[in-house]
Amino acid sequence: MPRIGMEPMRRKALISAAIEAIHDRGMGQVTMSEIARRAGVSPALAHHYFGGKDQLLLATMRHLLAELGDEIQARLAKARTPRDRVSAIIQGNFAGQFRPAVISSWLAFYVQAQTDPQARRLLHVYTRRLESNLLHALRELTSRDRAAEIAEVTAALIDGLWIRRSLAEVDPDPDDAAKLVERAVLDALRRGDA
Amino acid sequence: MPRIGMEPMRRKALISAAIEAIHDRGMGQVTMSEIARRAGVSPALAHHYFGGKDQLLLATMRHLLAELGDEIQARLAKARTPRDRVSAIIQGNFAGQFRPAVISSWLAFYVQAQTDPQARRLLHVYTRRLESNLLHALRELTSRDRAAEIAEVTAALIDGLWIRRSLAEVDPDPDDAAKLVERAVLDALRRGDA
Amino acid sequence: MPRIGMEPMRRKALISAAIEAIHDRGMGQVTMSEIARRAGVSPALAHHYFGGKDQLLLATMRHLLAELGDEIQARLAKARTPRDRVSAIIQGNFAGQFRPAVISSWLAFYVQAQTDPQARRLLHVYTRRLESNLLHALRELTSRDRAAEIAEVTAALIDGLWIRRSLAEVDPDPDDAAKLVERAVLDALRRGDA
Amino acid sequence: MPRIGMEPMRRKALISAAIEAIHDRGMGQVTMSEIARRAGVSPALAHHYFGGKDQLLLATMRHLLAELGDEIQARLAKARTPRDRVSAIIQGNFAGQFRPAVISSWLAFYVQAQTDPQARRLLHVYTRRLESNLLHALRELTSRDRAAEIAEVTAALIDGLWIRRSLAEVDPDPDDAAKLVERAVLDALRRGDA
DNA sequence: AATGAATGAGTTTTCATTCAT
DNA sequence: GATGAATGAAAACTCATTCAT
Repeated sequence: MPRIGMEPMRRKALISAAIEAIHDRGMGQVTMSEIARRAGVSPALAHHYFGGKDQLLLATMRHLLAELGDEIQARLAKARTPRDRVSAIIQGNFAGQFRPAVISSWLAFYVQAQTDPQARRLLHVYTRRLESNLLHALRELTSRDRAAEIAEVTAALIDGLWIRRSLAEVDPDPDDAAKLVERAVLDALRRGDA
Repeated sequence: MPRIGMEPMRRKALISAAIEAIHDRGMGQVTMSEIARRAGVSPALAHHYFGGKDQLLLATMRHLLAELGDEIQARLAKARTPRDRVSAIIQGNFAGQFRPAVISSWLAFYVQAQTDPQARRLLHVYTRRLESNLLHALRELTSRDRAAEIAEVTAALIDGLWIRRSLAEVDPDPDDAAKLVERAVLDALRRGDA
Repeated sequence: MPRIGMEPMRRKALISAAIEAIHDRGMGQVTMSEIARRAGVSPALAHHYFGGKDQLLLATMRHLLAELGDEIQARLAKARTPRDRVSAIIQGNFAGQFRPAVISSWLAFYVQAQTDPQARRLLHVYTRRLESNLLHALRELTSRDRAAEIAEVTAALIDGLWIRRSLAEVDPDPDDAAKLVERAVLDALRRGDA
Repeated sequence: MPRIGMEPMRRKALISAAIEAIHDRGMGQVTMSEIARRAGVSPALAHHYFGGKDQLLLATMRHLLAELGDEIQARLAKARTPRDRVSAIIQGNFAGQFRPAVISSWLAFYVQAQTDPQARRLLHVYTRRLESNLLHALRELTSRDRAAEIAEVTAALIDGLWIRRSLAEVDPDPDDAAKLVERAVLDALRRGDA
C-alpha cells in the first residue's frame, strides 16, 4: 500500500542497507537485489529511486560525507580556541561513523575513487575541506610550513587509524583513537617550540 | 608455441597483470579476461594456473606482502642502531611498492579483507609483523607504553599516507613520505624525554 | 510481457522441456539453454526459478516420481482383491510415463543416482514404496518368503522391460508389457501351489 | 621413458580407468583428464591412443560387451543340455561384471544408446545375441511362442536385477541374482506343462 | 612415445536493468 | 507507487583437443 511521502524514507533505508551490504558482502560483491532485500523493497524500486546501482552507491557515499561533515561542523561551531578547533576536527572524525560497517564503506569508496572520477571528485572535496580546516586552525599555532606538515600528518593518521581499526577483532574505541591523534599533534607542535 | 618451464613465468606475468588491472579497473570490476589479456594469455590458462579468480587475487596479495616484507628485511639487515631499524622499517614501507598501481591493489586488499577471511588472515600476518618489528626497535629507545603507542602511530601513519597518496594527482614521492613519518616518530620520542 | 502468476506455469513448462531435452540430447549433454529454449524462456529465467541446473534436473525427477506414484495410487484405490492390487501396481508402472522421452529420463536418473546422493535418495523412496506395495498385496496370496521373492522379481521385471523398450525401434506398448509381467507373477504364484 | 609394447597396456589401463571414473563421477561428469589421471598418463596421450573422448568411451563399451560375451560363451561351451545352456547364459550375465563400477558403466551406456547411434548399434548386437542364444536353448524346451516370451522375460529380468542391485547399499551377490532368474524361468516353463 | 603448454568453444551462472500490470 | 516477470550481456569456469618439443 503505497503512501505519499514514502520516498525519503525509502531512500534513507536503501542507503543504510547499502552500507550494511557493503560491509557484509564487500563492494565488489554487493548487488542491487541484496541491498533492496535488506531495505525491504523490490530491486526494481531501488533502481527507480536512484536511477541505477552506481548512483545508489554514489548517493551512499555522499550521505556518509555529509554526515561526517556535519559531525565536524557541529563540533567546530562550539570550539573557541585554535587548539579546540583542532580537537573538534579530530574528534568529529572518530565520532558516529567509527563503526565497522561504515569503515568498510569508506574503504570501499576510497577504492572506488581510484578508478571512478565521480567518486574521486567527491572524496577530494572532503579531503580538501578537512585539510583546509586543519590548516586554518594550526596556522594560528605555528608557522605556515609546520602547519602544512602537521595537517598532512593528522589527516593521514586519521585515515590510517580508520583502516587499522577496520581489521581489528574488537570494536573500535573512538576516544582512544582521537586521543592518539591529539597527542601526536601536540608532539609535533612541541617540536616547533624547540 | 609451448616451451617447457613456462609456468613460473606465466604466474609472474599474471600477477603483474592483475596488479595493473586492479589499478585500472578496480578490484570489483576486474575480470579474469582482462588480466589474462594483459598477460598475453588466454583466460583459460589463468584459470588453469591459479584455479580461479579468487585464488589469483590472493596469490597477487601474497606476492605483494612478500615483496614488501623482503624490502623491509633487506633494510633491517643493514641497520645497526635501534633508530636505524626504525628508519629501515619506515623506508622499506615507502620503497618499491609506493607506486599508484600497487597502492590501488593494497587498498583493494584491505577492502577484500573486510569480508574475506583468507585475505584478512594474510593481512593480519603482515600487520602483526610490522608492529612487532617496530615495537622491538622502539623498545630500546623508550618505555614499553610509549613504544606501543609510537608503534601504533607509525603504522597508522604509514597506511594513511599510502591511502592519501593514492588520491593525489601527482605521483607519490617515497622520500617525502618516509621523512614525514620519521619526523613524527622523532617528535613522539622527544615527548618521552620531557 | 510479464503477467502475474506465471511461476507455476513456467516451472511446469521447464520440467516438460527438461524431459524432452534429456531424451533428445542425453542427460550428460543437456544444457540449461537447450531446456530454456524449448520452454520458450531465457536461460536466466530457468536459473531464477530453479536455482541451477542440478536443481532443475532434480525437480524433474521429483515430478516424474510423483506422477508415477499418482498413477499407481489411482489404480490401487479402485482395486478390490489382492490380485487386483498387484495388477494395479503393474499396470500403473506401464501407464502414462511409458513413452520414449520419459523412459530416457528415468534411465538418466538411475545413472544420476549412481553418483548423486540426492538423486539416490529420491529413487530409494520410490523403490521402497513400490516393493512395499507389492509385498503387501502378495503377502495375502502366498507365504512371506515367496511374496518377497515375487516382489523382487516383479520390480526387476518392470525396470528391465522399461530399459529394453527404450532401445526398441518401435514405440513401446504398455499393455503388452503389463501382461508379460502379470503372467510372470501368475507363473511364480503357481509354483507356490505345487 | 617410453618402452616398446606399452600401447596395449596403456589402452587397457585407460579403459579400466574409464570404468572407475564413470562409476565415481557419472557419465555426464567424466572427463578425459580424470580418466587419464587415474590411468597415470597425460590427457594428451589418452587422446592420442583413442582419437577422442567419444571413441574412448565406445572402446570401453566394446570392452565390456566383449568381456560379457566371453563369460557367456565360456559357460555355453561346457553346457550339455538345453537347460544347462539357459543356466549358462543366466550365470554368465551375473559373473565377473556384476560389480558396482561395471554396473554403473552399463547403465551409462544404456543412456548413451538413447541418443548415440553408435552406442545403440553396439548394444543392439549384444541384446540380439543374448535373446537369440536364449531362444535357441528355450526352443528345445517349449513352444516357439512360449520360448519367445520366456526369452524376453529372462532378458528383462537380468537387466532389471542389474539396475536394482546398482542402487542397493550392499555389494550385489551374483549367485542370488542368478538363482532368482533361473527359478523364474522354471516357473514360466512349468506353465507350458500345464 | 609422451607430455606440458595452451586455447577455443561452449557451459553455467550472475545481475543490473526494463517493463507490463 | 510498486513489483513480479523477464532478459541481455557479461562473467567465471570447464574441457576436449592441438601442438611443439
